[in-house]
Amino acid sequence: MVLGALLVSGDGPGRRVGRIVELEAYIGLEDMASHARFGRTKRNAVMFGPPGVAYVYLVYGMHNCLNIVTEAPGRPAALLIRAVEPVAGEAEMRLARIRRAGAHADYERARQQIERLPSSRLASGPGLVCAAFSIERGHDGLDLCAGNSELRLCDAPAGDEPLPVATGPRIGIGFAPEPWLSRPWRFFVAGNPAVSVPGRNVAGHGQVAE
DNA sequence: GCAAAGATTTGCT
DNA sequence: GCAAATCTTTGCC
Repeated sequence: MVLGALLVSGDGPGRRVGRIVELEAYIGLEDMASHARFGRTKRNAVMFGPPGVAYVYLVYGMHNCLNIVTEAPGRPAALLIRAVEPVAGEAEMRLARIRRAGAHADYERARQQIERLPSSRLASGPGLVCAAFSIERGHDGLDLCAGNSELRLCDAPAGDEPLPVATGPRIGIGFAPEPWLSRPWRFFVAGNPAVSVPGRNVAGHGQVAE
């Protein structure tokens, strides 16, 4: 179970930790919404490799997205991390967001805007997760399960309450034909404020999953 | 070798 | 609610 797991970046004072509260699954060559739909290419090569590895790519020419490879080698599948709820290192996340925004837009304006953000909005979108955790394409292929990785995953602490998991159709894949367009392969913690896409973060239209 | 579109975010009308 | 920003990857000539 990856939903509820912790994403950890760095060590010591600059350590950033977030709980994964929103995910999307992209599974197999036949999933017409997945980057794997064209077969193995230079970009998606790590999706065809061993599980537990990071797949990082650039979308729309400006935003990075983080995925976790999930299936055995030869079967391309990954989970897109769409949103994370900050647990530790909020200040560092804000700095990372400001650094990244400053490179593209007016620095002072971006700084003030990000300073005002509630912590639940620091990583509430696939591009924002990477901005807050300083994830770039150089992290493509990184082993997320190795304890000494710069970026790694940890299981949710034992004893935590079970999360109210809801499902729905994936976001931003309007180019894909049915049935892929409507597959309920988006998983999120119902009602959690860090979930992206305001208005679609409540249970009701989808079923409660495992 | 060139044209088109994309697993997004933000700001303005 | 709509369009811009921005550049890599894919697809076709």
